[in-house]
Amino acid sequence: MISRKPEQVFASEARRAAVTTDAKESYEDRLTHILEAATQVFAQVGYERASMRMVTKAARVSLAGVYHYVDSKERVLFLIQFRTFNSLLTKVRETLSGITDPVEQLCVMVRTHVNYFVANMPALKVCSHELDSLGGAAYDDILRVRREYYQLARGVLERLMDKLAPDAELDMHVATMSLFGTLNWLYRWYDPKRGKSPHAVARQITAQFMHGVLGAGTELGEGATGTGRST
Amino acid sequence: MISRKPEQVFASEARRAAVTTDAKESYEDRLTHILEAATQVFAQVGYERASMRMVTKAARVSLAGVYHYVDSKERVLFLIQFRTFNSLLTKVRETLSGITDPVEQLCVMVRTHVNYFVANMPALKVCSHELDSLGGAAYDDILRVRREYYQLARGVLERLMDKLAPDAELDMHVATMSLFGTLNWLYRWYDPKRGKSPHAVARQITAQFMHGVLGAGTELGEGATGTGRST
DNA sequence: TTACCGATCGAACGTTCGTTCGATAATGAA
DNA sequence: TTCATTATCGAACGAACGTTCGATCGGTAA
Repeated sequence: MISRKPEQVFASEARRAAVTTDAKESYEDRLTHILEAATQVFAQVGYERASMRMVTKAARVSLAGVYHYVDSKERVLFLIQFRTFNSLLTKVRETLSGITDPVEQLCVMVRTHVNYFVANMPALKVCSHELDSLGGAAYDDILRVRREYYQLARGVLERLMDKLAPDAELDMHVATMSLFGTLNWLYRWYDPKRGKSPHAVARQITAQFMHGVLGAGTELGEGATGTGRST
Repeated sequence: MISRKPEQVFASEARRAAVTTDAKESYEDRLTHILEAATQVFAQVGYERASMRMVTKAARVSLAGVYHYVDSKERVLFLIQFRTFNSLLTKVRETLSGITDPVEQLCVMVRTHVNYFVANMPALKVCSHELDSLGGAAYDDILRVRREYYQLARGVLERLMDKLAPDAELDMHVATMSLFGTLNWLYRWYDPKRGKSPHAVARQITAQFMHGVLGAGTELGEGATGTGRST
């Protein structure tokens, strides 16, 4: 079941783009259109439950027509996740670029993520829920992007702690993953049309996390550690 | 694809248990054995990707033999989730029963959940990851148990805020779901054999969450709710 | 026009799936 | 023992799946 193609990530896209200049737009747009339809289907019923026939109906293209743009169902999922993760990572990096204060960085990072979530809910649901649906080289390619995002968030957190609570003995991995847990679980319960505004949700998540790590850092870091094992 | 049987939850189990007293043990044990094998398979490859043939191989029972104990693949998933959620809910309620201090309640609740997770990782992964794989009446039955767990956690949180930060203007739903996000995301990254001890992880999650809601409650609750973050 | 090439399609192929059927072996009561 | 019930199994069925094939359509360069 696991794919094992060693192809470069952008091989097909680069090859296509080099051929013509007029048909390129049309081809890319058509592929994007199919991927957007697939994103809706994957988000609604899940990747495994979704069939290529459902995708063709959503994209209003014939079954064989879809295979003119992608080799396999797995590649559709790969392209969705690759584009979404890279787009999110780029956008967060952009908004973070001019900011030096770690506190402000954390605020902006969470706010940007929540805003991106609200603007691309189906895509981010597919990214959060289908993390193990890819295998082989495709999984590794996605993992590389995910690791970049992890390092970005962890870096912000570490600078925050260095500045405001340098003596804290907090496990940075646990802290980072608890934030990702909150953010990646959003698709299960947060409906921007029914609940609070994205801004308000981002603000509360940020406030909770910031006071959380700072407060826990001083509690767990100052005195002697009790029963649990630590350094 | 969605099941629509209106049967009572324990119908088959109650019927079986009333027939004999000797064969009941054997029958129940055999069913549990099959469910445990299915739990491993579902956790490893996912519910949709998993086939009944994989389950039969893991349980070392023939294909038709499994259908002597369950009507369908969907019922297997239902039984796994129903038993796991009820077992977790019961255990948390038990450990919480004698405690009145909300701070202590939160500590015990998180610690019990993490301990249960470590002791039943495949089962809790199936519960966290396959929440939408059931449909119809089965989904509603599970949803009822999940709501009980939600209310239990939210009640602890509300009593905590009432006691320590009664003036806070924190959205309780967002706060509760952020905790569930952290807990339900554990299966993605926490490996008790490699990382910190369950006790240490539970302690840090508890500390972060408690300082988070208390700190954010005072920050967001005192002054007028403006646009940016104040204080 | 002609010749070509990418885009699109209906139809089919081989596989795997969940589930069922009929028969056989094991079990316990009489 | 005999008999009825339960447990187990090999084999098969029909449906749905991902994917492929060969033909046709439509636009473009010469």
